[in-house]
Amino acid sequence: MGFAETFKALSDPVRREILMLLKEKPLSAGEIGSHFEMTGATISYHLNILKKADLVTEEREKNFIFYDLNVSVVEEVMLWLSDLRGGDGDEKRA
Amino acid sequence: MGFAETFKALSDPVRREILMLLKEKPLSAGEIGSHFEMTGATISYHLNILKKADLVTEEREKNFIFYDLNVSVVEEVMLWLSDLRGGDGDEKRA
DNA sequence: TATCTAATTAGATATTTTTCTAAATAATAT
DNA sequence: ATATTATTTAGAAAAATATCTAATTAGATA
Repeated sequence: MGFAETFKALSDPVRREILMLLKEKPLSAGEIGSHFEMTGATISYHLNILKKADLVTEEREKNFIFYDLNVSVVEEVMLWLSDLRGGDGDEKRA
Repeated sequence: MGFAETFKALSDPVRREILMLLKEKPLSAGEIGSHFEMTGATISYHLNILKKADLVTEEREKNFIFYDLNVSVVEEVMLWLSDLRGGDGDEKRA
């Protein structure tokens, strides 16, 4: 699945903010866009990058496309960082 | 300290590999460079980005500059991800 | 079917990033 | 003081990224 894509996706502030919005609940592309001073096209571009990185899932409902955070990939990134940091990821009980 | 800089620094594969090398032990700029097919100048550029993101520390010793991983910033990134993921970061015991 | 709304795709541009070569610093050793 | 070694800085070129406007697609509804 590739950490390169995932970290790349996380490296942009707009995309991190989108993820934080999705933390609360799934939102349509339009709802997401309304939080930013950007065109829908640009939001779509960012959503696509998040989707490719598997950080979000999309689901069609009527005329809308709802995006949702994919927690499992977030956890995979945490594991990578945990490995970098060394130890067993549960240092406080070592 | 700024997550933007930190995530940006983590978004490059060369820089992530450098961090993984430093996980083992501090290394000089030259030793780091010898792991890559790049000029020392380019390695220096990457080290500078990691330094600005506070992901590595540097220490002079004789004619060498040794770089070391700064674990605490890695942990801060993990906390950000933990927040994104929701819950208390210790889900398995919830 | 025609039209409306939500969202994406295409193409262009500006900015940022990565990399190089060459020159400059810093510290050590002769 | 000079030369040597390790590393960084400066400046330039190539590649990737983020953004826009305009056009297109997908689905829903009249």
